[in-house]
Amino acid sequence: MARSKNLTPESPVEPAGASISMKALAEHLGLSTATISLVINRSPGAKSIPHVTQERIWAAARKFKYRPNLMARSLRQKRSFTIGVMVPEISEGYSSMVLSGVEDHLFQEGYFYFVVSHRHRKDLIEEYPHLLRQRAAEGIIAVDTVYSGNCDIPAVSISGHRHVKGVTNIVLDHNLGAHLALEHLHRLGHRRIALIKGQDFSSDTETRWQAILSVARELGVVIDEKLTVQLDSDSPSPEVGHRVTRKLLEAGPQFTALFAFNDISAMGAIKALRETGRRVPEDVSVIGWDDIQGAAFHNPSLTTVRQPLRRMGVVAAETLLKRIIAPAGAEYPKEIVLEPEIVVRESTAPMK
Amino acid sequence: MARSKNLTPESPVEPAGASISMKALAEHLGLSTATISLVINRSPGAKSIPHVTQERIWAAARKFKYRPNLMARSLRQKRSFTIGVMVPEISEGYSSMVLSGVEDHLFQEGYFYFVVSHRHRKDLIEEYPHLLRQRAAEGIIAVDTVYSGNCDIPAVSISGHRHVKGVTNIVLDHNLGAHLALEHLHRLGHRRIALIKGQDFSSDTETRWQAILSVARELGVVIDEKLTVQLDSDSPSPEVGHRVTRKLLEAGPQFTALFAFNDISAMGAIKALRETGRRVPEDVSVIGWDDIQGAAFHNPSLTTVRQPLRRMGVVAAETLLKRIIAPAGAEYPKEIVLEPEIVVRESTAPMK
DNA sequence: TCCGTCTGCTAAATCGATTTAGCATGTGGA
DNA sequence: TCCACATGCTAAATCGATTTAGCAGACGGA
Repeated sequence: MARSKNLTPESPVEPAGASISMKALAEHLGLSTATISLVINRSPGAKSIPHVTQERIWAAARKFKYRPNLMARSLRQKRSFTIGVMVPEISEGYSSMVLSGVEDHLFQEGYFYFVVSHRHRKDLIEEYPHLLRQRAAEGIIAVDTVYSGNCDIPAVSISGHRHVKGVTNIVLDHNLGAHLALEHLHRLGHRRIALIKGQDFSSDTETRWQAILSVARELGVVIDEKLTVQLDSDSPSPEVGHRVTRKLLEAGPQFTALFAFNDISAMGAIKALRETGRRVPEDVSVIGWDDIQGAAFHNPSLTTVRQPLRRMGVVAAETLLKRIIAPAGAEYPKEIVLEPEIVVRESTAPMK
Repeated sequence: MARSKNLTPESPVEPAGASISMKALAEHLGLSTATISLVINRSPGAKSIPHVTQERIWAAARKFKYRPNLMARSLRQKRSFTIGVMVPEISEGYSSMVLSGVEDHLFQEGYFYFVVSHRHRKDLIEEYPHLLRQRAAEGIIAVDTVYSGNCDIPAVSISGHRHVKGVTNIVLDHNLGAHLALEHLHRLGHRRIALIKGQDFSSDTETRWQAILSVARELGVVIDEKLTVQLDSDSPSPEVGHRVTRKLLEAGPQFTALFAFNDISAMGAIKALRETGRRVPEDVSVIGWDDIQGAAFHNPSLTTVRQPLRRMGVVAAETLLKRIIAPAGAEYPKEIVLEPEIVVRESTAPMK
């Protein structure tokens, strides 16, 4: 290695990280930016540009690592290839699973996305759609959020459960889920079933509750108000389920099975049951909902109603992109229903 | 309520969702866009605009719900108030906890962020920084990713563990973590300690391993190669830890404690231990690393080395924003070290 | 020779803001 | 009376692309 040589850097210096502009590229080539643009974008107008010129342009673009400024392009074309995703809280398993599916599809289609989390704050839920639109988001996916659709860009809501103009709802078939769970418990012989209802702010709570009541009636299972407790804190920890289950146990009513609002609260409930000397599933069967990562490796592993969260994310993204490229005023699906499945593991067993 | 009145909407009609442009606002007011801009942005130049005019402008802006087009503004000002965050996989607890911290701080400062996940694909790790810059990201946070810094915008790496020009590293004090864990086991009387090493692609693996070796030497704990296994799949499930622990158990060497690479693999390990008739912690103590959501509610609850993941996210965002507003070429921190703490729960106990 | 057509490209408008230099008009002081 | 200065605004350039209309020259045919 000729060390001295390196003291005088060879010119022309490689372009620094800072990307060159199209104008500079045009000057370098002795062409106009119009020509460059036509070629780079393979527009129909480039048909009349001879092959040699096109090659010159591509070569120079490669040499200078030309990358079009997407802000400028978006400004002109009114397409940003960006969407916004609203979630309650990004660190929750629910949101991040859905996001993972959303990502998968958007990535394939060349879109990027902003994530905003509103932490159930009403003002943010109202404001974020506008902020996203200001930043040129072409559409919005609202996850587990009651979205009012007060912004006129295409929107898809996951578990939104409200029919709002301009919004496509992606929902789980809660009736089927409730059916799978209650029938499973019923077949195992359970009749006195305790229930943990979701937090009021969760958009799934009411729908699922109604589904459970309806299915219970169908199966002849009695829903006893004394066997019902409700999650009451927006903490994402099993602690909430633990606390309400303790309260339930202290109140004293007997039950042989517990149907929790989600896996997190089921885990809290199991802890509470064990602390008070009840074995799961020997004394009490517990069933959750969601099938989060940890469900299979919990001890005992959780029987649960699996939501296809990733799939819901993919479907949401697909639907949104379709709506974005559709002509304004086109028809769009109002609701897309996905089916849950039951995953039977160790936390449920036949009643003794 | 005079119902008939509503049949004829009052004019002028309220502006539809589509936001009005500054030009339209200017025309409406009989002013130039320059004036509007000065007032809306409270620029120094607005000093010479009388109060009444300013009020007229604000009133009209409110009435028409004027929102500046941020793409246009960014193009001109070369500030986008957007950063990019690279993660291996968004649905992992690690990334999403860090993201939550990042979000917290960015939100306060009015920044938005793009999330991209590379799933350990080399080409994407190379390409994403450029794509983010094309979309005007002003900086990059790379989470648990070996970032090569080949893009000249400010970058902060969380657990990057490589000194790269232009990149600030946020790292955990792995020596302290290893010390806390091994000393805890040592004090409980454990001498034969099995280890689960991380996947090769994880940027923490090597650093932590070296820390463990060094601390073990210090404490006089012998690291036996036969007691060491390594995670070998990029699945985020405890299954990987389960599998390698089974392999370890089948190979037959005796041990009384196991130090897992993370909580996920610790859970898998516990399952494997239980399946082969060993009780945790009575027969084998298990300690994890991370303190993820489920750790406290696992059965038995996990003793673990807690990483302040959220905090790391906050610090990363703070550092990045500081660097963004600093003059070009300014000094910047090369490394910021955060301290873990040990959380003692049920999965470790004195050696029998 | 002249017209029409094709080829190969460019000028200029545009997207929606910001920002600088400077133009009228009025007012006060010398 | 006239200059200087403040007041209240605006014109125009600019950011970096896209896109439309159309120009200049070559070439072929009548």
